[in-house]
Amino acid sequence: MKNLDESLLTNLPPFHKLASAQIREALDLATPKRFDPGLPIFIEGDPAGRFYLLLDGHIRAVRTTPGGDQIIVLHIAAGQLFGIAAAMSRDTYPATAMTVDDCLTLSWPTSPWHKFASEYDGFATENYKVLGERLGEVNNRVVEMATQHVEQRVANTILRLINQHGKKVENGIAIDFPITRQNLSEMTGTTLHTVSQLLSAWQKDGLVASTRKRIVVTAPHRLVVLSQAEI
Amino acid sequence: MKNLDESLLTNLPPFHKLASAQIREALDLATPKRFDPGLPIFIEGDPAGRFYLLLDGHIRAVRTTPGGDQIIVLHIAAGQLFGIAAAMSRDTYPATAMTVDDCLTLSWPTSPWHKFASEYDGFATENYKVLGERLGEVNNRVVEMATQHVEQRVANTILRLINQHGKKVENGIAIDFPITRQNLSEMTGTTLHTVSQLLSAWQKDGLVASTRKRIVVTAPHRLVVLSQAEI
DNA sequence: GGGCGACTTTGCTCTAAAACAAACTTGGAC
DNA sequence: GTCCAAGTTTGTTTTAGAGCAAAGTCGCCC
Repeated sequence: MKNLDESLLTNLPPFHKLASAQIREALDLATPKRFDPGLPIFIEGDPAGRFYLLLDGHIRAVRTTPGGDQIIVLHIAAGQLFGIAAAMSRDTYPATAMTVDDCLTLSWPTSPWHKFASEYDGFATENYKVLGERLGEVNNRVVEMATQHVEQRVANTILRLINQHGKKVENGIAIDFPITRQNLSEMTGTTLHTVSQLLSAWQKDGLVASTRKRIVVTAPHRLVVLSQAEI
Repeated sequence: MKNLDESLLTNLPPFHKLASAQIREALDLATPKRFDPGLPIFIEGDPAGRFYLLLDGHIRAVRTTPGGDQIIVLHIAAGQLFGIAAAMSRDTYPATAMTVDDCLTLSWPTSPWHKFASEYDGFATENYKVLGERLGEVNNRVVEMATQHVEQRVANTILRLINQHGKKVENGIAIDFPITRQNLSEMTGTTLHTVSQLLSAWQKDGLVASTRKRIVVTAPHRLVVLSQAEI
C-alpha cells in the first residue's frame, strides 16, 4: 500500500496540533477504504474493533428496534471521527454506521486509541468535546420530542441539518446529501406521509424547494420562526 | 473547616484506585455542603465553575423550554459525580440540578479537573465511561419516544428508575426517592393525567402499588412484558 | 429510449392521548 | 384535631397525526 499524504490529517481538529512526525506515525497505522452508497461500515452491537475518520462523503448512524423501526441518530460529515466507542470504554458500537453517498474512510484498530489520547496534544480534548456536543444535541432532541408538535420537530431537524451539512446554493441553503421523506420521518419519530404533507405545504408557502432526495431551504429565517411557534 | 474523612471517597469508582495521599489532596480542595429538598444546586446555562460529587440523597437534572415546559433529563444517585461539564470542555451547565430529597455534596472548582484527570489513575476513564452511559441512555430515550406508545414509555421509564434507584421492600421494588405523577410525565413527554390513569390501571392489575409520591413495582417481570408489547 | 422500482403526493378514516374540567385524598403545618 | 395545599383520580371532549389506500412521477438501469 502506498503512503498516505500527511495533508489528509493536518487540518482536522483532532490532529491539527500534531507535529509532522506524529501525523506520519498515525497515518502509518491507518487503513484507507472506499464504500459505495447505502452500505454498512459497522453494525450496532458489533465488537468495537476499529475507530474511523471520514475523509469524504456522509455517514448516517442508525438504530433499529426489535420491532423493525429505524431511527436515525445522527449524520457525520467529512473530517469527523466516528465509531469512537473506545473513548467511552465501550466494547461494542452503539449504532450502525451506513454510508449515505460515496465515502472514503481511514480507520485504526482500537488499540492505539489510548496512545493517541495520551501522547497527541489536543486529541483527547477535541474528541471529548465532540462527545459533549453529541450528548447536548441528543438531549435537545429528547426535549423537542417531549414538548413540540410534529411540524416544529421536522422544522428543527431540517434546520439542524442545514447548520451541520448545509451548502449554499443559488436559491437558498441545501442539505448537501440525498435524503428522503422517509429518512426525515426516521429522524423525527413521525411518518413518511406527515413529512411529505409538511414539505408540500412549506413549498407552497415558499419556505423550501424540494425534489426527489434533495431539499433546499429558501427562507431559513421563516423556518426558524415556524420551528419556535408557540403551542 | 474540619478535615473530611478519607473514607468518603475511597470506595467510589472515580477515586478507588487512588493512594491515600492523593485522596487527602483531593479532599483538601473540596467544599462540602448540605441542601434541603427542592433546591437548585446550579442552573442551566450558568458558567460551569464547579463540579460536584453527591455523597447522599438524590439529584434531578432538569431542562426548561422557552414555553415553560420542564423535562427531567436524568436522576443522580449518591456516589456519582455531576456537573462535569469540564469533561466535555463545556463552559456552561447543560441542565439545572435540583435536589429531590436532603442532599449532601462535595464540590471542587473546575480548575483542578484536568490535574485530576491526568494524575489520578482511573479518574478520567471512569468519568468518560459515565458520559458514555449517559449518552447511551439518552439515545435509548430518543428511540423509545420515536417508536413506542405512551404506556410502554412510562413502563420503560419506571423500569429504568428501579434499575438505577431501586430499593428492595416487602412487597416488591420501590423507587427510593419521592416522585410524583407529574414528574413521571416530565420524564416521558406525556401528561399528568395519562400517567395517573396508567398507574391506576396497573395497580388494579397488581403490577404496582403506589401512594402519594411513592411507587413500588410489585410484579417487575410483568411490567417488562408490558414495556415490550408489540404495537 | 422504455420500463421499472424507488420515491412522492394526496385524501380519507380512525384512534391514542392531549386538553379541559372538577372532585377527591392525603399528609404535613399549625 | 383542623385546615389547607399539593398531589391524585376520574370522566368527557377534542384533535393531531398515525394508518390505510391508491395513484402519480421521477430518474436510473438496461
